[in-house]
Amino acid sequence: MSSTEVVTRFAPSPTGHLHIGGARSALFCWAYAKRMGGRFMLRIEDTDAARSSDESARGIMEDLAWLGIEWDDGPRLDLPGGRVIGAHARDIEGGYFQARRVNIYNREIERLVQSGHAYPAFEGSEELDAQRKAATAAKQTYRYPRPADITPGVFNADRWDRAQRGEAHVVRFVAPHEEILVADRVLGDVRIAPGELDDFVLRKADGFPTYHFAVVCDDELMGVTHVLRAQEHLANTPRHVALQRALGFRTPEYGHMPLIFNLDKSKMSKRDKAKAARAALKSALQKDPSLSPVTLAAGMGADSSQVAAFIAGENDSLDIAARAGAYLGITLPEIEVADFRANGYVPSAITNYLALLGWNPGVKTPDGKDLEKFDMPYLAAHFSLERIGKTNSVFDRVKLASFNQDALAAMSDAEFAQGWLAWMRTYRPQEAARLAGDGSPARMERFTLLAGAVKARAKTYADALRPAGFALCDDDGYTFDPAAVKKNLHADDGKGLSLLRALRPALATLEDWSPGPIHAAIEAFAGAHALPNIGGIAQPLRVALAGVAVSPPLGETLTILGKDSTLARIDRCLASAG
RNA sequence: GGCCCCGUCGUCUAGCCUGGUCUAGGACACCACCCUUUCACGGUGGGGACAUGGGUUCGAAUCCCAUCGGGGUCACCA
Repeated sequence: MSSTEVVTRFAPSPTGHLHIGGARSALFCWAYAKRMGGRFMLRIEDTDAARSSDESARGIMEDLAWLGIEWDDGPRLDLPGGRVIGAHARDIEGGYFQARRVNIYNREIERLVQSGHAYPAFEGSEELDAQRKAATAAKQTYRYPRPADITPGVFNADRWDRAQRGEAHVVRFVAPHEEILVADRVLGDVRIAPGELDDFVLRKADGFPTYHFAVVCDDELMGVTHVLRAQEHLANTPRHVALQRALGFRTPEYGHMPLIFNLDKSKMSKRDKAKAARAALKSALQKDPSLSPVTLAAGMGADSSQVAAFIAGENDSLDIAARAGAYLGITLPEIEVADFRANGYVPSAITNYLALLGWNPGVKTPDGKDLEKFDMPYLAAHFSLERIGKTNSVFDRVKLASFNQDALAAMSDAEFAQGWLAWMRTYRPQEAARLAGDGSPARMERFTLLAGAVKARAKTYADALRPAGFALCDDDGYTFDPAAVKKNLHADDGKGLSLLRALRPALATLEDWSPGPIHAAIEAFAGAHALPNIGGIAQPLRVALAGVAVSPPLGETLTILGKDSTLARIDRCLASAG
């Protein structure tokens, strides 16, 4: 590694799935490193022993990999298909999981204590909470009061001995009394006045470092040159700068990115899913008085007392929220990358949209429009700190959906069919089996035709199931929409119905059962019956085949159904509506 | 409340640094029309913003100040 090489890092704490905001941070860090010809690092900040888990760390890495955000340095990840990420990571003492680096932090802590820049403190957290509460009640800003026996720059042997003898303690920083300037690459110079910092904790009673301390040590020891993170960390940065000075470390370049919010300006959080599910549950109960939490729980396959508690707002169980969403047929708001993936978004649309949330290439297309559509290589080649905005932004799912729709539309029919099927096999196995069966060439040919017919009508893979509905039910497994029947079959003295009856033999005798000939046959039929256009027969046919007057073009629809199903459905419709 | 950050269409933004070319451009959404066998796709057009008030200047979305508004942060979470 040369001394000028840029090193950025994304450092999630493994306490859940990868949040969409975290994905944006990772994307910007990745893009900047690539742009500068440097390295992008992934570090796992698992110093909160109670909340961290290895499954979560693995999940976050898989989500990053799925998005195409690959790290040069960090844990090794082996993916199905032989893909490996982090295979050429730099070998760093202690590795990339903070929990396994505790001896390193302890070494640095001791150095700080010996030089009089840190000291053990013995107050319990209840005691401090009480002090904080009292200060808040008195409308005072609480700052930890430095004990009288602490002198900056002087080693306190007394306290160190007590700590060494095993007395419960934390280690606190001797915060400097001076102005601290952070030269932020996004926000410009940010200053905080002397005395704003108090003696914050560096090492917790359980022996793990706090976030502040671990971050400062790791960024130095791992050679991080640029710290790009969300603006919520801005207020922490002076602490980090002060610590770096006390430890004799470099100060990396900082850049704080704007925050991402919901449409209602609230912070995007996984609790939003619980909120949406709860609202849906409540409105279901209100609309249908025969329902109760018990019957709902039964339908959801969940414990009724838990469901009742969930509705009452006593818990925000993600499991119950997911079950409620599935049971009531509503889509919960996507918050985590895994949610978008499950709902059928593609990585290229997500990363493109995310890149535009807080950054802009500032380039016009030849026809004078802002350049908005670009891929990962473009980002890697053009990303710049200067063009990161300062203002917080609202996450607009509707625009993301539009990007996703465009991404799907840009695929060839074969590509779309492949992606759609892969998604379906994971998230909708029943539908996958129904539409593609064993994946034999004959089945795939028909499936690809369906995929092509549905592609322009879908915003996501999940959404593509909607226009494919006619192919997902049995020939007698759908109902005829009364309004559609009335309008297209019964109106005008049953004209639609008699046309449909007359069409049947024409279709039954059609030899070449493929889109072109089928469409030609229907057109010929319309001409022979003096219809102004084929709508007069097309709409009744649609009602017969799908139950509603909406379907993809008829040539495709009939081909996908096959001749036998088509005739069976017409017969059933004639019998039912005639 | 203290400290810090931010303020262009409903939303994401271009323009701001280097005042005039801005009767403020684009995208998503919305509306209308066209295309069309339906639903979509596509095409054309439309409504829609410089938070407010003061300065500076011949001239301010662009520079300065104030006000108002929004956000972040004040843990032995990260």
